[in-house]
Amino acid sequence: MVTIKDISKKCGFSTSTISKALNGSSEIGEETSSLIRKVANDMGYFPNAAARLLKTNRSNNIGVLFIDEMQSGLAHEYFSAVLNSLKVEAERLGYDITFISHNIGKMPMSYYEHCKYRNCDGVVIACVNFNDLSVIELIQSEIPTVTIDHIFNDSTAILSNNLQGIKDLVYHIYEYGHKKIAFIHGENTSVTNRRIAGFHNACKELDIEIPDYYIKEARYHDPKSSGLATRELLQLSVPPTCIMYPDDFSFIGGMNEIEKHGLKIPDDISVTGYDGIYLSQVLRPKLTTFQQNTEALGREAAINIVKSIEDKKTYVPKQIWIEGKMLIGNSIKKIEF
Amino acid sequence: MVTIKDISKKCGFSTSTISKALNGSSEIGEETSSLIRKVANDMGYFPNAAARLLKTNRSNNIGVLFIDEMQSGLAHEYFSAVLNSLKVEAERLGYDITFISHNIGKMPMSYYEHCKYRNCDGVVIACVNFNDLSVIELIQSEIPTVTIDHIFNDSTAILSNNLQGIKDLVYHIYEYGHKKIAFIHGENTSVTNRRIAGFHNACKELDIEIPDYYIKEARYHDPKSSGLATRELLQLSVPPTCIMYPDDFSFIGGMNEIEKHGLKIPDDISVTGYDGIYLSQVLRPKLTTFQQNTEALGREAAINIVKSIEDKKTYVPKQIWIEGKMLIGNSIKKIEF
DNA sequence: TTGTATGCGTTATCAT
DNA sequence: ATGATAACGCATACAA
Repeated sequence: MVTIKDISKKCGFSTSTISKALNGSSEIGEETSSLIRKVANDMGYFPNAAARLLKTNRSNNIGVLFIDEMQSGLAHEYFSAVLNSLKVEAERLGYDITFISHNIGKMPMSYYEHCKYRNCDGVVIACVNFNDLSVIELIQSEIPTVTIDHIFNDSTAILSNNLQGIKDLVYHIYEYGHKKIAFIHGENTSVTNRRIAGFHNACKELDIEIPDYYIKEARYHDPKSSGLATRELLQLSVPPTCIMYPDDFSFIGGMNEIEKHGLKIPDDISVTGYDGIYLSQVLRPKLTTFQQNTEALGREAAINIVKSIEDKKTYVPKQIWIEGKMLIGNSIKKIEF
Repeated sequence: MVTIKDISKKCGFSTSTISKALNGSSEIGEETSSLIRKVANDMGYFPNAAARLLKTNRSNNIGVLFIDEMQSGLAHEYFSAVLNSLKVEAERLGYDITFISHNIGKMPMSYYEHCKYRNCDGVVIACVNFNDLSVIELIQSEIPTVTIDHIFNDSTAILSNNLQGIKDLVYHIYEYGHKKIAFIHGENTSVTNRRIAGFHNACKELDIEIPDYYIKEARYHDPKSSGLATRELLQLSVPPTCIMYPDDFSFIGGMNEIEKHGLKIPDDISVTGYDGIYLSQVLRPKLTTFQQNTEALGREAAINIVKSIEDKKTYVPKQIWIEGKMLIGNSIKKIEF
């Protein structure tokens, strides 16, 4: 391994001069500076992140909390897309990414301890149980945090505009002539709550009455439970003309159930998804859905965690809402009024 | 931050005694040792990975090369499942995971340089263009490497048994009475080559003749190209009775095309996928496919990279084949001989 | 069994 | 503009 010392020997300047030159200090003359840079380059020098960290207390490393309970994490296209965007942007800003977890080896650690152990400059928290005490400890610590899709006091939150997304969908469905709209939503999370609120808001604004039994709970990313809810809806004496699913993937369960009833989408029943994942756009009929802007979510998370690290004194936590967009497919039938 | 020095002050022993006690050295007496551990615990001490690394030259950090060209990486359920398993096992073994890439900040780095910069003890290479010179440089370096689904000299490879997988599928299809079997395969990679070999091997063993025009090339994870290939196959004067797809996801394209022709699966035409992802098991009819053991792939990758790190002297690179298993669905029709 | 001293590679402070 | 020196937190060779 070639160190700053080796360069020092090679070109006669002291290690401190080398260090300064390599870090672009204005103290060093232009000629020496460029000479040193040239030599360093020729020798294949690369700074040792650990040594630098020891002095500067900056690791240029961002921790990512991404807990894969019930495989809905990395396997979930929405989250993996966000993660990917986060990674790309963080790298562009000069930061690496390390996964944070409990239990490294035999040592049980809290998330906070793991972050300290790895000297993470900041942490992005996504796809976890936000009620976990260990998560709360981390958020309340001195380490800068950014959360995705969940609001905490004193922590910046990047939020997909779920309220607007559902409203857009309902308005769109309404424009196609539907008033008997059923809504299958996911399990109880703040995201779900916002979506439910969005649904009711839109219905109220449009002045359409939705009976309680048109609202069903299922689980995200779980076609089975959405299939079950679909069956119940189809068996009603006055079934809905359009069913909204918790997400594109769980719609698959509804699709199977609808087919089993001998019905056809969208002729006999209309449907919508949520997320706008790749799958939704290759199914036929193409799914009408609301696409979350995963690229922006990841990017903003990266930008803001870096900002809060580098401007620690002046940075003020905030909420950043990321808008999505409608993807119009062929899963909704136009009904005459 | 509480350091070894603070503990030293607190309980009167020197820093070296503290260090030894905390690392479980047998030099230190049991009473002092347990006292020190207790104090350390009370004070909330955690070792500083960077400082330790500087002394020991061991980071307990594994680099992961996981390049998301054309979004078939993290968004691809197969790879993300492997990555997740890798992460879980690595953590169990006491290692963290850091993504490796080109270009951290403004600094352009080769993969190798990035690894050195972060002091990675070893690197797992998956889902990359294995012909990339920068990848080859990394493999040939002194850093231990493990590759997934690709064989390099002097590097351990974890390999999903693609040859056997395709053979199992063909045998299964044959048992259901099919002899006119079409095979849509992915783009030219070593994985694809093995699968094609497996296909031809099985056909030869079963003594069935497959015309060249039953073999089509498409792209992995791309329903469109598989849909196109499907169309061509269906337009043949003697179309196949069964179509094998490159992977479960790209089958969606075939499914649409088949439907468009007014055909029904499996009554009019049989199909198989590959991978055994979640999606394949929630579609109706359930897809008959070959499931790769992503859990084992990731786990073995972790186990072996750690072994090659910790037994650097004695470890011998090897190839480890991971078997998968048939998932029997309802996408193949039984044909009378 | 415990303590002292040194150095890992880097940066920061203070001289020169 | 450049250099000497100390310090970051830890582990280890060696001394006691």
